[in-house]
Amino acid sequence: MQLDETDRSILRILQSDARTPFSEIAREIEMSSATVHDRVGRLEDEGIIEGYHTSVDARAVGFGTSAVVGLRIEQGQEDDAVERLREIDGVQEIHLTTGEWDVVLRVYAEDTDHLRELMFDNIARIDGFSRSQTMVILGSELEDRSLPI
Amino acid sequence: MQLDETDRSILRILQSDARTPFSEIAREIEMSSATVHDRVGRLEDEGIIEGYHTSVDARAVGFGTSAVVGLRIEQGQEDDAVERLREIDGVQEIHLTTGEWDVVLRVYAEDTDHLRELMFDNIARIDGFSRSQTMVILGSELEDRSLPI
DNA sequence: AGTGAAAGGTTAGACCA
DNA sequence: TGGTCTAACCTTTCACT
Repeated sequence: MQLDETDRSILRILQSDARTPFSEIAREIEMSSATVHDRVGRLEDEGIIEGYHTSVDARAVGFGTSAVVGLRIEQGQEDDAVERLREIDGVQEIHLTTGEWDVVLRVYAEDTDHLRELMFDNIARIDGFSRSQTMVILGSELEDRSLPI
Repeated sequence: MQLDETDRSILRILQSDARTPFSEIAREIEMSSATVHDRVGRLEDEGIIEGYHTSVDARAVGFGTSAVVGLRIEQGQEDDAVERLREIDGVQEIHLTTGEWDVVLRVYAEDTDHLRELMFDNIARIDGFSRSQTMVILGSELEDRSLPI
C-alpha cells in the first residue's frame, strides 16, 4: 500500500506523541479531524500502525539491568529455541540475524543476580543452545526508536 | 519514588495501549477518571512515563533493513564517538556495553546498499573507531518492549 | 478522499472530604 | 490521596461533496 504525504505527516506526529488528539493533528496538517480519524483507522487496519506504546522508566518498575545477548543455536533447532525464548519473562526482543550470532536478544532483569539466573537457568538450558555472549548495557545514549518518516 | 499498585496498573494499561482513554482506565482499575488523570500527570512529571510512541511498520515507510551493530572504540574517545553516532540518520539506539563491544547500535536502513553506506561512509569513519560487526536482522520474532510491571 | 455539524464522550481544573 | 462537578474540548458518525 502506498502512503501519501498526509499519511506520513500523521505517522510522524503520532510517532513522537501517540496521545496527540486527532483534532490537533488536523490543525497541524490543515485537514479536518474527520479525515485524520479516517486515515488513522485505515493505517491501523492495514497494519502500518502496529500499536501505541508507553515507554516506562525501567528502573522505576524494578528493572535496573538490561543486556544485549547473542546466541548460537544448532542448525535446525532455531524455531524451537525461539519458542522457548518467547516464554521467558524479561526477554523483550528476539531477532534472527546473520553474522556471529544466530539470535540476538534484548533482555531486562531486576539486577545482575536476576540476569545471571535468566542466562544460566533459562537461556543456557534451551535445546540447541551452543554458546552465548552477554553484553550488559551500562547506559543508553539513545533509545529513540522513531523512524525518519 | 515509590509506585503503588494503582500506579502499576495504570502503567500496565498504558504500556499495552497508550491511547486508552482515562475514563476506560478508571473503569478497569475502579477509580475515578480524575484520579487516573492526576496519577498519569504525576507519572509524567516524575519521568516514570517517558513518552507515548506509535510503532510503525518499518517496511511500509521504506526501511526494509535493520541491523544490530557492535563497535569497538578506542579508550577515551567514546564520548565523541557517541556524539557522531547520534547525528547519523538511521541510528535508532546507542547502548554502551560491557563485553566484546563498547557500543551496540540498532540501525534502520532502506536496503542493504543504504546499510553499507551507513557502515562504511558514516560509522567506520568516526574517530576512535577500531572495528565493528554488523548483524543484519533477518526477522524479529518478538519486539515487544513492554515490561512485566 | 474529504468535509461540516451534531451527539455523545473525555479531559482539565477548581474545589471538597 | 481520592472524589465531584463543570466547561471546554475531542471523537465519532453521517449526509453531502
